[in-house]
Order: sequence, then C-alpha cells, then structure tokens
Amino acid sequence: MEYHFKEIEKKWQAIWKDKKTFKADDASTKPKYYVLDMFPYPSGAGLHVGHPLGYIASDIIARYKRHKGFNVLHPMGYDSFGLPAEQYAIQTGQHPAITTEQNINRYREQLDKIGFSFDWDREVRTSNPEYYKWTQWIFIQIFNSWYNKTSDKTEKIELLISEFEKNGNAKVNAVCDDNVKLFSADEWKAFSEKEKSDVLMAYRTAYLGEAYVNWCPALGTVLANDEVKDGVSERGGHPVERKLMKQWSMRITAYAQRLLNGLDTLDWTESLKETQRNWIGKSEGTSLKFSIAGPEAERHEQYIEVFTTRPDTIFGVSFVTLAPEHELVAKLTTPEQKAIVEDYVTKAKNRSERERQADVNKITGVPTGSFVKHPFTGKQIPIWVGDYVLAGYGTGAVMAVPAHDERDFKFAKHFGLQLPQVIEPNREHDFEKDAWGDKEGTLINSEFLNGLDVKAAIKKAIEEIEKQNLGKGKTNFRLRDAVFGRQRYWGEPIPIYYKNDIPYALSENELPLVLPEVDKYLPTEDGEPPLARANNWKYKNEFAYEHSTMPGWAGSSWYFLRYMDANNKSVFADKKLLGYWNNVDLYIGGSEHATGHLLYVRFWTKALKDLGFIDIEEPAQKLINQGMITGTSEKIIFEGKIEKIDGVEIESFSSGNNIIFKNGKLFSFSNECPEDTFYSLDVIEHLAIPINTREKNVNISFVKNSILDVEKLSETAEFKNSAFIFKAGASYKGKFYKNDIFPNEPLEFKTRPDVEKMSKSKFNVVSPDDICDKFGADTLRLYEMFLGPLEQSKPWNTNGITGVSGFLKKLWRLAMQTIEAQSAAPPSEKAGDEASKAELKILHATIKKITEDIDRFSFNTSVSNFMICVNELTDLKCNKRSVLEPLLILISPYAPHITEELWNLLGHKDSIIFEKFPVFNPEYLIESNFTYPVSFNGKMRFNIELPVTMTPAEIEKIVLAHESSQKYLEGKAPKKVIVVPKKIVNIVV
RNA sequence: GCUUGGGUGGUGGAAUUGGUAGACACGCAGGACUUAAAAUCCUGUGCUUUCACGAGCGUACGGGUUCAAGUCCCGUCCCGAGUACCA
Repeated sequence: MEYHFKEIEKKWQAIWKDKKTFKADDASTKPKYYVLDMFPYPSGAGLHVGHPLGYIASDIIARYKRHKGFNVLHPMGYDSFGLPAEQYAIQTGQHPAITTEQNINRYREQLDKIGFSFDWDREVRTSNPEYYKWTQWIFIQIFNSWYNKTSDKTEKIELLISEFEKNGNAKVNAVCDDNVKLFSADEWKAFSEKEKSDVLMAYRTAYLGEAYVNWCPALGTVLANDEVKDGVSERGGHPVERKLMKQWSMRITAYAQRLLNGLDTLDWTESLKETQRNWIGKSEGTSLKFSIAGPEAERHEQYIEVFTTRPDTIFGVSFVTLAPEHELVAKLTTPEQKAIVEDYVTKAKNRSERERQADVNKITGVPTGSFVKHPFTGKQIPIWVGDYVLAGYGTGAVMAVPAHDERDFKFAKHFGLQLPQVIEPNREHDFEKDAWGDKEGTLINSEFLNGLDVKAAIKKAIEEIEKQNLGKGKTNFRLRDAVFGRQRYWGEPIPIYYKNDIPYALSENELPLVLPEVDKYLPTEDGEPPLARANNWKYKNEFAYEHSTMPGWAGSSWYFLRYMDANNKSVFADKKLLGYWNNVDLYIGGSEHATGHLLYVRFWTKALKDLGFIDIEEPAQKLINQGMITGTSEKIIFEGKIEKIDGVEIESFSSGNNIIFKNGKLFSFSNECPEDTFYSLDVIEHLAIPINTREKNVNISFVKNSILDVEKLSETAEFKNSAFIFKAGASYKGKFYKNDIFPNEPLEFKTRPDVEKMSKSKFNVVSPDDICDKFGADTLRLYEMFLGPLEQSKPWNTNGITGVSGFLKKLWRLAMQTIEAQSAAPPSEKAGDEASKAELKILHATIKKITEDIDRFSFNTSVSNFMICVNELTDLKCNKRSVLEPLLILISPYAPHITEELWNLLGHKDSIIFEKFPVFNPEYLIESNFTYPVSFNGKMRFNIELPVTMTPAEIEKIVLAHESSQKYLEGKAPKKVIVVPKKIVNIVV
C-alpha cells in the first residue's frame, strides 16, 4: 500500500471537522492548558510559509498536552480591522468588510490544509460587531475609571466623584493631567456640567486630551509611538509629523511601574523583557526649579522646572535649555530676541520627525535673552531654546551641564558657552574634547558637595533640594500615554457622543455602536475623519458621535479572554470560565509586537483586573517569539547609470531611448520607445564604473535560479512595454535583437536575489499550499520544525525537504511491514509481538529524547530523533506493534494525519489524539556494556568496554590494570584518575 | 552609543550540568537496481598530509582557569535584532 498523503490528509481533516475533535471542554475535570497564537491580520496576500511556523509549534504543544491528559484550549481568530483593507477600499470603493471576509475565507482554507487542531467554534474576528461590542464596552469601563496612586490601581470614576463631593480634590492622589487645579467640595458642586466633565477628563484612564501626537498626513491619521519607525509610519512608510491635537488617549503611563514589575514574574525571553523595559524607560532623578531672574519674572513669580538624573552636577550648570514647544518660551523671550526666537520655534515645529532625526548631529538653538537664578549660588544663568530638548520628555526643559553631559557639551562648544567642571574624573580625561559623563569621580567646585563621590553627591543633592523646597526626587518614564483615536474608517467606533460639547459614553445596552456606511473612505473636505461622511449617524438622531475610531491594538488587547467564552451574548466572558481558563499558558508570536501589542495587552489585563472583571495580572505566563521566515525576492535593475559594457561606451541609455553603443552597434526597437529598460545582472556587473541602480521586484514565479523568463514577464501588463538588455542582445515586445559584442553569452537574463520579509509587494510570498500539494501537510509541518530553532529567523528554502518527506515514507513502510506481519491479530492480541531488546532500547531512548525535546521547545531536534529512530528500526526490520504504536503517538503531534491513518490501519477505532503519551522505561536504557574512552593527560586514548552498572571505583581499578594503561604508566602510580560515569576515564600521569 | 542574541564543515544545524565536536538532514562523490529516468537502497564525505595504516590541525581571534573548554573567565573583531538627542 502506497502512502497517498493527499487522500489521507483530506480524509482526516474532514473527520476532525465533522466530529469537532478539538472542541475545548468548558466543564472538564482535567487540568487546563491554554496555548495561544497571535492571531493574524488577514492580508490579501494570503498565508505565507512564515505564518504557520508558530502555529505548527503551538499545535504540536496543544496535541502533546492532549496526549498528556490536559484539557486544551487552542483557538484561532482574525485581527480583522486594519489599514490595508481600508487603503484598498479607498482605491477601489470596495467595502473593507467584503475584502476582509474574502481574505479570511482564504486564510481559513489555507489553515485547514495544514491540519491544525484549533477549536473553530471559538473563532473571533475583531471587526465583527458581536466582538467589538465588547471592545467598546471595555473602552467605556476604562473611560469610567481613574488611577488611584494610593491604592495603586484603577478605580471606578464614581468613587472619584463622591470624593470630590465630600472633600474636593485636595486629598486625591491620582495619575492625572498636570494642569489640574485644586478645588473644594463646594466648588465642585458649583461647577457646571461642562466644567465637571472637563475636570473628570483630566483623571479618566481613557481620556480626551491635547497633546503632541504623531500625525501622518498620507494616512490622514495619528499614530502611536510604536507605530512609527525611523520617523515614518510602520504601515506604508509615510512621513510622520508632530502635531498638537485633541485626541483620545489611554493613561498607560499610570501602569509604567506595574508593567515593569510584572516582567519579573514572566517566563519570557530576557531580550523581550529588556525591550519592554527600555520602552518603558524608567529613570530616577529629581525635579528642580530655577526661578526666573529680572523684574518681569518677579512680578509673576515664575520658574522653570527641569528634570535631571544628575543633581550632583548642579554647580556645573551654565545654561538652561527649553524645548521649542515649551509654554514659557514666548513669555521669557526678551523683545530684542523676539524675532529670532519666533523664527526658530516656527521652523523647529514644522520639521517632520524624520528631518529632526536625520539632523541629530546638527546643533541649533537661540538664546531667549532672559536668565534664571542658580538655586544655590544665585548666579545668573542664560535661558536658551534648543530642539535637542524634547517637549515630550520630563518637563521639556533641562539644566545644561556641558562639562558632564555630551549633548550639553556639544551645544556649549557650538555657541561658545562656559563649561564649568565639577567632577574630578578618576581616569585621565580631556575636557577640551569631551564631556565626562560617567557616574564616577569626586565632586569639586560644588560647595557642600565637595569631596563626595558621585553616588553620595546625588543623594546629598536631592536631600538639599528637597530641604530647600526647590524640587523633589522623581521618577520619570519614557513611556508616553497611548494615543487611542484614529482618523480612519476601518476600526471600532469609539462609543462616545457629544451633547453640548460634553462627551458621554454610551450605555451597555446601546452597544455595539455599529460602524456606519459611508460613500467614500476618505476624510471629508474639511478634514474630518471618514465617519463624518455617514448620513444621519447621530445618537438619538440628535447628538454627534465621536468620529475617530479605535487603533488596531484595541481588539487584540483582550481577545485572549474572549476565546474563553467566545459566543457569550451577555458578557464579554463568563466569570466562571475566566476563572477556569485563567491565563495563557503558552503564547507564541513574533517579536515585532514587543513594544506594541504585548504592552497594551498587559495594560488592559491589569486595568480589567483592577476593575474586578478578571483575576489575572498578566495575560501570558510563557511566551515564545518565533523567528521570521524571510523570502527570497528577485530584483531587476533599471535606469542604471550605464556608461560602458566591457569597455564599449554607450551613447544613450535612459528609459524611452534606444540603446546605441559608441562603436555603432545598435539596439533599435523599430523606433519605438520602451517605457522602462531593464538590465541583466551580468550586464551591470561587467561595467567598468560603479552604477546607481534602481530596482524593481519581479514575481518569483517568473524566475528560476535567478534567471528571468523574459518572454513570460513581457506578457504581463506591467512589463509589456519594457525592454530587457542581455549581454547577448536585447528583447522588446517579444522580439529579440541580437548584438555581436558577446556572441557566446547564453541568452539568460539574470536577476538579483535578495533575502527580505515576505510580502505581496515584493512578490516573494511562498504559500504553504504549494508545499502541501507537492509533499503534504505532514511534511510541511515536520520541515518547518526541522529548519532550525523556532526562535531563530531564517530564509525559506526547500533544499532539505526531501529529507523529511523521505522520513515519512520510511515510517509508512515500517508501519506497513508491521501491519502485514500482524494483520490478523486485533490490537488486544499480543501474539507474535514480542519486541526484541534492541528494538525496545531504540524506542525508549526515543521516548526519553522526544519528551525532553518538547519540554524545552526544541522541535528541530525532535524531528532528527524521529529520523534516527525510524532508520534504526528499519535496519532491524522491526515489525512489532508494541514498538510501532508508542512511536506513532510520539510522532502524532508533529505529523497528525499519517499517524492517525496508521493508527486506524492498525485496527484502532478511536482517534490517536487522546491516546496516552508513552513514558520511557529506564530499564531498557541501561546497557549491559558501555565503551569508555580512556585518555592519559587528555592525549593518548583507547576504548575499553565495561558494564554500565559498575561503580567509578571498580572502573578505575580495571582501567588501571589494563595493558594499555600499564604500558603508558610504566609501573608508576598515576597522579589522579577521573571517572565520569557513562562518559570518560581520564588519567593524569 | 546603549541593550540583547549570535559567530561550529560546502549548506541548514546538533552537542543536558565542562567529559569522544560536527548528531540529523541537505549537497557532493562512488556504487546497486533500471533500456532509461524517477523512486529506493548501500558506501564515503571537517581540513591538511599519506597509496595506505596513521599523524597533525580544527567550534571568529588572542590569552587564562582545568586532568579535560564550542561550553567557564579576561580582552579583541565581526554579524543580527531592538532602541536612541530620554537630560
């Protein structure tokens, strides 16, 4: 009987689906195990071979845990709100819901082919109103809450209101906006509805506030910090600007310390934790007030507050710098400086984030003309404006200590400011060239700090600052509040409406607030988000709804909870089920979510816990980042500045022109003008001078071994008017024009391969379907695991796939031998099935290795161990059911279809899926004899065979008595003998 | 710059707590079967040297600890990832 993987895989996939084999039991007495994959965004490119990598690993664990007797929750869904579907809608007018639905169907089809054991009854889609109803509901809970620093948790807003009614806000210790003014209970009661709303807004955990945000004009929306990479948007790569806007935000900063502390309890990789720690960016220091000098300031009693981690260097301050956006800039600028400062500030504000980053080393700034007083010496210190100071961090103002801070040093050098030294370094240092920024050395020129080392000086300085009421010890975080509104269509509507300019949340029974239909998916003419286009979309037909939608991370910040009770209509998930499934035991996904999703999901989990809805503080105990599988894209080069080909000069070369070599050879395209002209890589490589190249990706289906099928490519719409230059000639519109410069060159057009992330735009997506069709799902599963360690990134190639494919064929043959030999006997009868000692040894060694491999998530070595086992059993011509059956159970998490089929062929009526995972018997692993390598001084070696049960003392005795030892020792006694049981004997002479 | 993970044959990669480095697979070479191809099976395969037995060298580089180092320590170089005027 042949191994027909196609039929087998189709058959079992249908049976599993039909019988709902993988349905997770909500009322089981078994221990639970929750394995979760990061759900995919259903893109138009379909699933590529990189997606299943993590899914296969999690599926192996899920199936393994089922064998081990766990009640496994292993769900899947789709993160189906997002930009690509909306961009597509803008271009085509196609409703994003339709595109999304199509993409999901395609994803599902592809996933089904691989034989995953997902419980599809729990599928979630974030764009489904049934789902986002609860996303909106959670938003409202967070909206109706505030962060109480005293209890260190989020509490209901009603508690805050009743406190205001009793005592005003004097005693309230909350995370809130900086500009909240004190008020008494009576004042509170006298506030208008609007005033009350504004005050509460300053406290709410989800709030509407004015802040500098990342504005992306091309996408027409604001973006969170983690959605901006290198000054451009993560999606699409459009430039991003800083803009002051009124925005919905979430006070994630309130959780900074808890997000930091929680990391210590998690079983995540150190690098991922470190990434989060850096992102949160805790730094401890002190705030410090510099009062403003001069008559004007005295009238207003004004001061500049700075944040510093180096209060010890206070006597080294030679100027103070404000961020251009700092609110005091305008007030402090003297009339003489007004024009120049205003000019500078305007320019700085208009620079995009990208420009600003590109000019990091360009030092710019202007003096305001006014001064502050040094808090201790009273000396006048000039105030400058400089864009190296960020408005968003600390107080937006710094005390500059040029001798001991690199950036201040550069600034001071550039503008010829003083550089007073206050620390004597403990190493040689040139203060002319560099700042001494190390936290080492002894304080000098610093009055009461003199003679102290840096650490002691910091402590003493803070004490003194606090004593004189100039500031206080403070912890600063780099983490910013998360911007929550997006001026886009394809997202969850924020369930807020405005009455008399006051925002109100919808009540629970008014949810979901369904995304309205619009005529176009673009902003309105006056710049309102697309939702403003919706006709008659008003709360109670009267009050305007909020027009921005939620960001992509909203739906994914709680989906792991919804899976626990995915179809519940009355709550987001039943309390009992939340308690039973608790948290995710194993979470697998890409590390690109380290500072986005993985921070937000932890934030929402903590918020929901504080509000009493769930009992867990962290969403996922163990997390594995699967590496990215990159694809090989093929590029062709055009409009290179080609001047010579092997010494032959080209007169004219650019697109649209014919190509004329100086020696008269001509590629004449019948006087037609190609749109683009592409050059084979060997043409480029033969040039005498370096070239500037522009490249275009071509679909890898047109390329084989980096040789382009020009004929086929020329048939596509995009390239039908392009010319292709070979070494041997040129091709244009299906016609080939030969030149005789390289008459012996083959007619091959060479492309440039490049390893890149798989994406539709790069035409380098390899679909798992192709592999399934050619080799089968089991081979795909094994091969992806065999490629290398799960966490590691690796380029996709199918070079080694015949190895695993051959392994499955061997396994099939081995099983067929067994089935033939035992065909008559039903599973219960053991006649003629006595496995030999050698066979049992192989089996039990494999059981041991595989169990260890899975427990440390070393999937690649387990595949190797399967191969070794099957090879050895084949050599022994093993045909024993008692060996084959445990082996099949071992392999079944990895290759579920073939094992299920063989299990069935062996006469079992039940599925292999819940069979008990075999346990190794150490008895079979004890070998009667063991070969010890014996070495002298680690040099001369010989092997000696001894029983493995011997004690080290016995081994030592026998080894020393051996003739080889005697010969080497020449009668002398050895200095030392080391016996490592079952490993080595080492004799030091 | 800082943080972090790495550097092992022609290639992907193995190597629990220091204990025969290179498992397993690909590739390559040779052979068997076949009219032939595919498939399958067998043998060899780190490098240098030798007809061969063997010998020498080998885990980025330089030191060190140890009877024994890919593994531990110190220094250097290189690569990937994250982050970056964060005061």
